[in-house]
Amino acid sequence: MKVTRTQIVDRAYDLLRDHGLSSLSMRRVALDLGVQPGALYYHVANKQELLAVVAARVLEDFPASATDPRSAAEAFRTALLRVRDGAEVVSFVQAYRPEIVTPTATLHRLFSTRLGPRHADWAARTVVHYVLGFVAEEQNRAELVHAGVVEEAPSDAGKPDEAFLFGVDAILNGLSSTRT
Amino acid sequence: MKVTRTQIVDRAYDLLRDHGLSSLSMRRVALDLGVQPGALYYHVANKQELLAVVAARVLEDFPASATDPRSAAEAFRTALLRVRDGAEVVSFVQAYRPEIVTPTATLHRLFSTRLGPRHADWAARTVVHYVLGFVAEEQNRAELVHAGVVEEAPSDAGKPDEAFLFGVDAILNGLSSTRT
DNA sequence: ACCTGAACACCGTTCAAGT
DNA sequence: ACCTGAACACCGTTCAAGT
Repeated sequence: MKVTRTQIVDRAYDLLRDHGLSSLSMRRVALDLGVQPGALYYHVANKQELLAVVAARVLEDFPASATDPRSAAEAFRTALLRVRDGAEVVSFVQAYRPEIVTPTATLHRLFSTRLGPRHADWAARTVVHYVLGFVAEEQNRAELVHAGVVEEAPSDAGKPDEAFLFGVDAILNGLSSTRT
Repeated sequence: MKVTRTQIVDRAYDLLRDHGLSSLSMRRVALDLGVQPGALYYHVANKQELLAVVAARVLEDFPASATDPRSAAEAFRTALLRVRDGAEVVSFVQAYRPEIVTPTATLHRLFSTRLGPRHADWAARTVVHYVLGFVAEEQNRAELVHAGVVEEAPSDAGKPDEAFLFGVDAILNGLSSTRT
């Protein structure tokens, strides 16, 4: 049985998107591809590296062409929500391989028109931290609801979009009154 | 060999604080207490519940007496940094048992003087998400550095405190120009 | 009431040996 | 070059049986 790196990444991505991080194991990927677990390590260094390239794929449909921070933040969240546990995976990869989290670079570019490179960096990371924190909470909650360990709170049923944008607008508002 | 719930929580907390989340296993706790793994389940429902009470202990030295959001955010971060992977654990527990994340309530109270309950809630959660996102990244990075899988970036050696406060101030700045 | 022993169903990773 | 077989060192959780 022959396997390619692409097949491994594809299968890992599909497992994550459809069944979440707890279902994404090396052994499960190997099983689905009809191969022994050890075979994967000829194409991929370890699980961390696999997660990094899966995270890159999650962020692939984030439009680098965003013209303003607000819509960049929205697009970032949308990309994360397309995949189960998307925020958690990207969050981990951010520490492991920061350059993979492309929204940071996009936001940095957008803030650079108004702020110096140092402040633009901090500003971009502020937005990224907020988005990852917000989406991580809503996805973690969704996983727990799905597992039946916690029931949907009435406040959740409310308007997550509205709450999300409230925070984004507050941050961008505060940043716009910052000078360099 | 007799074990109490308190001993279990104490040992779990110490393992997390000193060796991080990857070292905090039910089997390790049981081994350290000289008991079989199954014995723990007489005192604790499962690992999730154990993590929840450990998270509560992490937040114990967060002063509920904070008088302004800025120092509350700082105290929140300080409490998280005292324990390895503190942000990750609290992040998970936030979805599982939100009421355990006491800084949210404290911030809510502080914002309530200026904002209505709905906006005060969103404002508190914006700050909480930012703090958790920020600290999660710095702690994840620290774990990877400690494991030797990634080397310290020069930007990290910079001023995390300054970057942190930049974001906090931007958020609070933006929130203060919000009316209800 | 509380614990042991033992199992069930999993993990990530390595590596000699095969083709 | 690439994979198998098999192991190593782990996980969380359950549960009959013992005391």
